[in-house]
Amino acid sequence: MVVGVLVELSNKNIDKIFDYSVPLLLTDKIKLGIRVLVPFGKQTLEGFIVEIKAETQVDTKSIINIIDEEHILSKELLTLGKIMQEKTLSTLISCYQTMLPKALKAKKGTKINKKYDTYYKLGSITGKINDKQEEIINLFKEKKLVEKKEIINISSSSLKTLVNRGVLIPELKEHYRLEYENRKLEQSELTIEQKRVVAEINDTSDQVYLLHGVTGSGKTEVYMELISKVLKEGKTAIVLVPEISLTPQMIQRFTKKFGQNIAAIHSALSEGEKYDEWRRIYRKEANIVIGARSALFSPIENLGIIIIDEEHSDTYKQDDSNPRYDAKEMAIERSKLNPGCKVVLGSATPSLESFARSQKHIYHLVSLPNRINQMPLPEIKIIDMNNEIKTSKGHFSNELLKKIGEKIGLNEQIILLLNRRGYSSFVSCKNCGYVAKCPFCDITLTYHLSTNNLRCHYCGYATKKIEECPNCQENSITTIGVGTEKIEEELKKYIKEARVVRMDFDTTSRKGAHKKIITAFKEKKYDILLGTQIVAKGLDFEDVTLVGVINADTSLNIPDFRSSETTFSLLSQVAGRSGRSKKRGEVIIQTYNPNHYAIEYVKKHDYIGFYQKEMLIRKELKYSPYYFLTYIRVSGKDSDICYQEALKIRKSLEKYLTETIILGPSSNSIFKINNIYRYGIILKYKKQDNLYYALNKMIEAYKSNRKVVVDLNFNPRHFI
DNA sequence: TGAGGCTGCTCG
DNA sequence: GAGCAGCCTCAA
Repeated sequence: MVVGVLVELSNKNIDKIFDYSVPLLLTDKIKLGIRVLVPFGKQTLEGFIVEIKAETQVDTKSIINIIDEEHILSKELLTLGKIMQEKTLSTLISCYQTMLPKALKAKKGTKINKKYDTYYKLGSITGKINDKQEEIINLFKEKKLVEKKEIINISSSSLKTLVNRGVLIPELKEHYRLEYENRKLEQSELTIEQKRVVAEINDTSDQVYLLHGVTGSGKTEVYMELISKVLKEGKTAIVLVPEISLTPQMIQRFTKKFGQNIAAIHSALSEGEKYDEWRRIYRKEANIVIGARSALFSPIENLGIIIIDEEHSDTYKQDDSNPRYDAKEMAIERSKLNPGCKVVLGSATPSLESFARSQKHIYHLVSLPNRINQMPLPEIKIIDMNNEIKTSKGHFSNELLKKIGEKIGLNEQIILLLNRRGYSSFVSCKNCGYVAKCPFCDITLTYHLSTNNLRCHYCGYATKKIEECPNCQENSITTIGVGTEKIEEELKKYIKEARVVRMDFDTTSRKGAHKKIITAFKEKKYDILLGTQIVAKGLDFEDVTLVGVINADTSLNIPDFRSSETTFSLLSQVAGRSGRSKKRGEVIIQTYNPNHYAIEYVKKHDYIGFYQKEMLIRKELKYSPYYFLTYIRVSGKDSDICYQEALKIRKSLEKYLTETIILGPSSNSIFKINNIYRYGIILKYKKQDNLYYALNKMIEAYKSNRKVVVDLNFNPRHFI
């Protein structure tokens, strides 16, 4: 017997299958998808069995041992990994590794263990039994297994004696770190619109559906209804949500409906907790998985439906490391491996790509155009900050401040969004224009009030706040831009009675902090929830009747062809937090660009209008969805060598890719990070033969280059 | 002439 | 990733 093994080293040079013979003793235990220990050169490595065959052409060594008794990668996931490899041109082993929790990966996972509780069962009662021992034995009258914790007032030595005599037999039972509340299940009645949508999806047999539902239209109920049906057929479900909206609220709603059948996987869990959740799914103790991007690869079988909520979110694309896969694309691939499995993409503001596909009937479009309870969408008021410069207080227009005061008086709540993407407060010299940057990353340093220092958001570098300009030696350093801390300070100054809670990266990075803030706000311990993008998605508070956007413009100004789309989407989403229950909501958006089309369409709640306008621009500028984009990144320690190699790549690609527009090489938006320089080449094409052939050749040519690293990103969300 | 560094290549 | 062979360079 010979097995093909993929060793756990993500390196293009060894990304192939190595054949090993199997010692006779182990032949019974060999299965596809288990891990084994193998000799590799002078090293001993972990690897996955991906092939089992009778013979091979090469001289083999023998595998040392097996690591798993049962497969940790099912046949389905082995196939899916291969598809991911073909689509991303990353290493096959890296594809498999992204599918597994860290606990199951070589090296990184060695410290993460299962947790056990000790239980005892009754053996044979022999010899003398004293009073204390009698007491213990009595515990077994009602049940067969007694947990060690339940045996109190007994010294551990007498317990030991009983075990030694065979009266008690210890038994280890695994326990999961996470517990779900055991609550009464609740049923909710669907509205007529929701029923219509559910029926349309259930009664047709398309593969991919796009559910376009305005904020507050009850998409989650639709998801749950679709899942109910799938569960009744004995099948399972995966629900993907953007990390940010994986709020405790969402999990609560699912547990209310489905009890403890759900497993949740997200970044707030420790590696141990993720491992436990993974095993619960593996053991079929959960039939619904809710999680961020990577939850798509849960070891769940017999999938009936995959739901991708907030499908426009860029968190579904892994842009920063290999494999740079698209979870939406992979979801569709996974559904193909499960007969009858549907994919439902849901959003109030679908990505242009998805909506365009629905217009071409590649995806089946279903719509929820109205809010539940017949609540109208909130009224949106745009405030032109150009007219407010003289009269505004800090970053607040008088109108916004007045409204906030009114709402607090009515005991209603407010969400304030600080649109900070791409910017934050930084220090600059008024005299010469000097801006403090990270010496390692070429990124503007951000000023933090609480610690009075300047920090790099990429590498963590921190330095004391400077007063004197290092460039011109003038004492004219000032803080520019605005952070949540600054806004909080202003709020306290202008509305003294306001109880403000901040929600941003700094206040939510500690474990459980996110949940705490949301719960406290829900219990009305605060009037104002102030935060960055994190407050825009998925939150549902009854008493929020005012949403204020401090600065709509920052995301409009970032150098990205999707900046209008992300702005439209962000503003629509955050506006949707207002007036979701019984009271009509209001929204105030402050901006210096009141006539920008993205903002005008937000005001009108007009997604279709925005879509049509933006599509014209994309067509004109030859961007997605009209053209496919691929980003090639060349990085290394020597800026000059990187540029020269990038030029070479461009020249050699020009020969093959005759129908492709090639841009660059140009310096990456993050030109330098941790002393590594980056150049980028952008490919634009509608249809290109030999694309994969040419790019594969390029990857091959650079796979053992020690000077530069070449990375490939198909359909990137960000050029990084 | 030998040390040290860089590159290309292999590992089953 | 680790290790090794082959080749180059540099200084004595």
